[in-house]
Amino acid sequence: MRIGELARRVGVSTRALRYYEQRGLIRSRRSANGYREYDESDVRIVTEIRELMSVGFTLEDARPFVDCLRSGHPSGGSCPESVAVYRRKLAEIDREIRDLLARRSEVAAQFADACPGCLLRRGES
Amino acid sequence: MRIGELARRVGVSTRALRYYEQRGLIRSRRSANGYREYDESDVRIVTEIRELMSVGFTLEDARPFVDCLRSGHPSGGSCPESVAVYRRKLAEIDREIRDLLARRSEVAAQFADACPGCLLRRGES
DNA sequence: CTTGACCTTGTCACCGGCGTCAAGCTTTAC
DNA sequence: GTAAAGCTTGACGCCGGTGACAAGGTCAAG
Ligand SMILES: [Zn+2]
Ligand SMILES: [Zn+2]
Ligand SMILES: [Zn+2]
Ligand SMILES: [Zn+2]
Repeated sequence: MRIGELARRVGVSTRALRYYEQRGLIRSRRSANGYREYDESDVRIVTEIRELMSVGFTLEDARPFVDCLRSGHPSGGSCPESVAVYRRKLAEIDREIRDLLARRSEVAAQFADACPGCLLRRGES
Repeated sequence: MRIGELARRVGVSTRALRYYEQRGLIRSRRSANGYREYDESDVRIVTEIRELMSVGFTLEDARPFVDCLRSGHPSGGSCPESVAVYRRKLAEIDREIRDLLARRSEVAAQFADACPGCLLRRGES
């Protein structure tokens, strides 16, 4: 199939697909007229990329998952490199949550300090 | 004082100070040779900006705090506009925390799905 | 033949908060 | 005198993932 069909089937822009190719995440054959040509396995790969990105993975994070799928494994997350990314990502998210909680209490403290009573009495200026 | 001294006293780069001025957050008089000239109230203002940024506020978020200080109030967070920013920011942080928690569980679920057992047995591939 | 859908490469723009040159002036210290 | 700081404006780069052009080539339907 060509780029437009792949884009429609996965629900992604053609611009995104060309970008993924430029970054080396997907590949394409070229037909005689220069058009990119894809097959079913590419649908699977791009779907995997989008799933990962939808939960906050970057394109680089997705690379080992793509490699895993290409090497014939049924799941992109079963190779050790993918597992390492999962673990790193979970740790990253945990750290971000901790940071946000800390920032939240700092903001609340500054707020209480600058305007005592405002946190409780919502209507006051 | 000149820009270098202000920068040293607050612990910020001269580049940052010029940027704040460009964005309209701080002002400066110019001496005969064209150098920027600041006074003590600017130390307070820039300190306030940095405190806010250190807990995740953007420069725009800091603007009402600066205005509040300039209007003579002892605390930058006591004017209604600042209070509104505090409330908006707390809500924003809360939303981000909720999003992260949701993403965390999605990632954990994908992980468990792709490689059952990996979450528990840390040494396994 | 023409229109229109689809494809190609290439480039600029975005967002925030600066870092980091560049090229030149002023002032200070020795 | 001269070298080292310190000051000025201006402009590019970064980071990620595209959106939105521009200026064309290709192909099927009417
Ligand atoms: Zn694998
Ligand atoms: Zn109040
Ligand atoms: Zn005020
Ligand atoms: Zn495993």
